[in-house]
Amino acid sequence: MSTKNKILDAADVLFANKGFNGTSLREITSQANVNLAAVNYHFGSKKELIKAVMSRYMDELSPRLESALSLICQSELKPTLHEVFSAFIGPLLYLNEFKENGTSTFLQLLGRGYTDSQGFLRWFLTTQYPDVFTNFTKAVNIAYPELSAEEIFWRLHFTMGTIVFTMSSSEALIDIAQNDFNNKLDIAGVIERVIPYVAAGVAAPIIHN
Amino acid sequence: MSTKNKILDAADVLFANKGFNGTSLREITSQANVNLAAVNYHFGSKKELIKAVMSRYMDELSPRLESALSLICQSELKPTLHEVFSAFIGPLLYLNEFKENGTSTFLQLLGRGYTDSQGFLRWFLTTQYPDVFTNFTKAVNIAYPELSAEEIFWRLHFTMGTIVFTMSSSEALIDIAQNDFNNKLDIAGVIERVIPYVAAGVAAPIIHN
DNA sequence: CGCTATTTTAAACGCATGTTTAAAATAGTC
DNA sequence: GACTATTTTAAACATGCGTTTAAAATAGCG
Repeated sequence: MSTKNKILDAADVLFANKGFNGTSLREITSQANVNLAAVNYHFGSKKELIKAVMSRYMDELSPRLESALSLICQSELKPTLHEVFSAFIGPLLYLNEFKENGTSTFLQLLGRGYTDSQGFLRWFLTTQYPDVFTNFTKAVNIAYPELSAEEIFWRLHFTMGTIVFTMSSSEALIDIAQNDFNNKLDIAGVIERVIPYVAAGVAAPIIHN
Repeated sequence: MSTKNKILDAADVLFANKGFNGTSLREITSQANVNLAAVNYHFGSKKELIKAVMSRYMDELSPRLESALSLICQSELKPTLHEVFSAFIGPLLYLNEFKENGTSTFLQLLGRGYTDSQGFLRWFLTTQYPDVFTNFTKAVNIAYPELSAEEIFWRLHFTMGTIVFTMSSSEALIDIAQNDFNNKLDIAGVIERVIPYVAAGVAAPIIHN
């Protein structure tokens, strides 16, 4: 395996578990059995490495997500919100084929990126992959047209928060749940549980003041 | 104002904006116009300072939250989930009386604590303030008794995620919303919008496989 | 005032970080 | 096989961190 890929593989596990700020280049390179200077040689800087780690996932996810959502938008019959959110399941779980524990690792990274490093990753995602957001908004608008643009905005961000935050601490939560409830669970099980939650949240009736 | 309070005031703003790992003692002490060594003299270590910052809020919030929730639990008629979640509004907004921008700062800190520093803050909160969690679970159980303990567990953590994550980026979101929708909004407005969302999420029908 | 206890201060310590350097090793090509 | 380009390596660099030290300043009190 190439040095570049060894670095990427070591980096995304460590970034997911300990955050971007919380992971040093020395940890990454020693985990990858690679010289410290290799990161700066191959990627230029730590910041560029972070972008590369995220791009590897986004480049797999983004086209699959877009086609799943546009399929829903072009459908004859009006989709339910539950169907809109379920459109995420396939593309997200595909990341597990692409890389071991790819789904949970990616979602953890997403959670890290929103809080770590002053939101520079949010800027990166919204500027590099804007279609994901607009397609998503469009699909929700078809499923629930009574919702104003502003209300969609807020509820989509609530949803992002739920997903991203849950996944960024999913390992700890799965551990607790297995201890307390004797119930085997994996990341797909968590996704199955969170979808009804966010679908109901977005579908909540509008309160007028 | 005492040196100790100057440090606490500077620390919680900086911690909220840049995270615990992302804020150095030198930033805090220079913002507070205080000598660098004062942190270690008055608090012992950076970790103890973090605990002190959180305790200042939790000691105000926790008793108010407990009494609001136990009031709901002891009521004659069965509360709705919306009422359960609304019980948080008063105690949370009270933090604004206690300290300028107290509500959003505290919620941002909460969000930081869940992702920063390997979850030591979650340990701190659950061990130091366990009643908040058990009272909350009890209230939800009364409002929606069909929900199993495990499902309550998951949905409460989804809710925590929604709230905490939204608030940790609330300032950026409020800015965007005001630009895009010409709608004046503050932290109370965000809370008003998120309550129906999480209430509907927790109230979602149970899917049986 | 004079003494003690508390607080503040400037400086340094040891350590970890991201990055750069320049030499060594390897791969690729004619 | 010799020459070049690429990659790897060990070492050092500059910087920032949390913490500690010991002296100076201040406050409290009989």
